[in-house]
Amino acid sequence: MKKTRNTRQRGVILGILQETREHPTAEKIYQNARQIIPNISLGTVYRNLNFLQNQGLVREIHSCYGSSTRFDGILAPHAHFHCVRCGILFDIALPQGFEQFQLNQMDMASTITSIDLNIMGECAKCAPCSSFTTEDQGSTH
Amino acid sequence: MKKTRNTRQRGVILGILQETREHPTAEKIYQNARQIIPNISLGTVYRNLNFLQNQGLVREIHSCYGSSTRFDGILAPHAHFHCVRCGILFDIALPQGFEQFQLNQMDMASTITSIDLNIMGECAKCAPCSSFTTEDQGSTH
DNA sequence: GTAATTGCAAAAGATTTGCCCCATT
DNA sequence: AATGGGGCAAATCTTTTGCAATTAC
Repeated sequence: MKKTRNTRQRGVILGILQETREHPTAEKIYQNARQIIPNISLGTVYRNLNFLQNQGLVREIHSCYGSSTRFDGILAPHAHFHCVRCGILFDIALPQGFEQFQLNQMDMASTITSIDLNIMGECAKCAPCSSFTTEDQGSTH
Repeated sequence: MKKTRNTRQRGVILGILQETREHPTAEKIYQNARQIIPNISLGTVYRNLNFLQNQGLVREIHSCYGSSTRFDGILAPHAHFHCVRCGILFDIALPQGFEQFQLNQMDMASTITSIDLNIMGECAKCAPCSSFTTEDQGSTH
């Protein structure tokens, strides 16, 4: 196997993901990284996100809300809540007895790489005003 | 609100999704639909998938494997297993006590629209040969 | 010095949209 | 007849990739 190098770009990208709980998109990570390495390129961000994912240091979060993949650098197991109105995405605890569930799936799979649990709904902030904005999810906060 | 029409295209697309458990992509649905309506367009498929999703008749499934969204026309609650090698995607039962978990989340959200539980791993077919294909997920079956 | 990694720009996919015509109601 | 929806093609958006230059080891 080929050896990897510790580039500044890679370190900065991983750092950004480990220090936030905002689950940024590649574009957002790029914007943050540019404040530290002004001429970093978006391609480098994507390449490193894929690399870090293969190393198991980072994981992808997919959602019906928004068309970009979001990333998570917090490795402790947890689930995600997605607000279908404002798009906010935050961490929630896994349900109790989840390890048991994982065990039960072992007859269908020999290896479980990861478990993604995503709850979609309206967050506490968006719920009260939801009856007024029927057409578009045009809420901002 | 504006009234909707029952077009042949819409019916065929919904029918395809309700009769399969293969969770096809938009492209795949398009191919299937063309066997019934030869000149249906891909744009129409996408437009109707969005429409049917808004109606709650269909839902999206996202995965780290593959770059296209896949769709599910089976409304009964269930989870999904994704094979990280061959990309196969199949239904699995939700863990016991999941309703309880849902209730526990109600303080973070006033409404839960949907729950997506995705298990990633190697399926029974792919597991034995996994040690031979290390670089690329080039398995087919 | 060597090869992994970067920046840049072009390419590749996936999905959406504008426009005009057709078909459902 | 009115207008929602379809077909087609162009546009948009996200992500990947080729290549020459750079940099970590």
